[in-house]
Amino acid sequence: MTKSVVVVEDDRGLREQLAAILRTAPDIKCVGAFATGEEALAKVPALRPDVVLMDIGLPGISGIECVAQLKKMESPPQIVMVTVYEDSDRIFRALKAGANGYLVKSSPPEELLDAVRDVDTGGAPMSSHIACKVVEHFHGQEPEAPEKAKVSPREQQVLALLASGFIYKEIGDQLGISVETVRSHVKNICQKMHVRNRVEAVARLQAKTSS
Amino acid sequence: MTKSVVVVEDDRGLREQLAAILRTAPDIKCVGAFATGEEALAKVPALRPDVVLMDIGLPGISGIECVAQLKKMESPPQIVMVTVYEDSDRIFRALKAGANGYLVKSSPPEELLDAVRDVDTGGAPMSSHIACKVVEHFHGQEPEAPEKAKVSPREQQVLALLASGFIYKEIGDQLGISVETVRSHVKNICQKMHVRNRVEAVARLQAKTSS
DNA sequence: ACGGGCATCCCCGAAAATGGGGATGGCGAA
DNA sequence: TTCGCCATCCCCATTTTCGGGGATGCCCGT
Repeated sequence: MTKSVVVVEDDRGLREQLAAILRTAPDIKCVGAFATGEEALAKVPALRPDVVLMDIGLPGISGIECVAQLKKMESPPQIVMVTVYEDSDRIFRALKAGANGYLVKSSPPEELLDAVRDVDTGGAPMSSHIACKVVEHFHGQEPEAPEKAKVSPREQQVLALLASGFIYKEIGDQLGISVETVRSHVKNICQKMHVRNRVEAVARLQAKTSS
Repeated sequence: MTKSVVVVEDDRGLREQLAAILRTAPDIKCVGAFATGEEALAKVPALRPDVVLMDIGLPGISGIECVAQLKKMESPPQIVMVTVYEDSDRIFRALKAGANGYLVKSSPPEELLDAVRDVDTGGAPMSSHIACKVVEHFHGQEPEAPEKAKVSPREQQVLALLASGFIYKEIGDQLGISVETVRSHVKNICQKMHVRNRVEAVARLQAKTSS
């Protein structure tokens, strides 16, 4: 049975390249190719594809947000991220949002086709070092660090003040450091905790602290 | 023993007016009058006044933040807010920051002088309906409402999504409402919970939820 | 029928935060 | 001694949020 696939990728060249690769496989049919998340969200529900190849760095609605939305369909498609970004944050966020696979754009055509087939049968295709990062992450999880221990004392101070409703400038004043430093701390905190912003960071901190 | 007082008020007219009132009292000495929080923070520690009359609506560093800072001195002055704002939020925030008294600007001169004397001897001078709001607040506290029950279902949804790291636009998408509505919800949430921003709101929500 | 809470949407301008760089020095482990 | 982590500060441009106004309609209780 042939699998229907949709491509969401803002770069026209790459979008058509992906579609072309898909067309080389007799068991795969590319039923749509969109440049934006908005477009995809509007048309994918009607197309009901088996698989969606999703760029992560879309203009407007991000690929991650788009994944979250698509996964709310009645029978959502399997989604494979296809991207240049290999940083842990984007990977985890995409997976958290419901992505089923994660390929780097440099993947050979055959890997792409295999991924489409694989994901449709319940697999979770990932480029090798993406998979590596994922397992590394879970390694670091179970052993000991409850993800909070990794936040340095100074960073915890910042988090506490954030939870008290202070803005960066005020936190800087209170700690006797510059706003930029507070900013840096927050940036690092968000990276470490794999969260998107200070709000989620505070929410997680509270969740851990109280448990 | 005469009490030394500092005035922090951006409006020149009102500032001098306050200083003039203070000068009419033989037991009170106005040792400084500043227009900004920055100026006050720089010079108050050296002046070591007994009491500070603080405007709440200062340009730059807010009166509330200024209070928080001044209260970190070795032997901090007593601080009386003198302001036109009578909304609960500012009142609670100022008190939370460490303000000892809270007068409305329309207070008669004698009340002002009494407040200075009062606060210096451990009192908590407040204009009548300011005091009223404060007790009202604590009334509503103990009875039942853990301050969270007052948040409507929809608002709790928004809070939950905020805690998950979503931004307004995304929350709007997920709930099928406009960003402006999300904004409204957040504004109302902050009012109800007497918090300054969504971060503190989420922190409080978590604190309540987990307890 | 009026007020109040809820939920929805709108405007403006300003302030704050984010995302992406980068740089420095210190300190401790490999 | 090099590498990584911590902590500090800086820049830019863009996005997001905030702080004030508003407005509407619905529903509920008095």
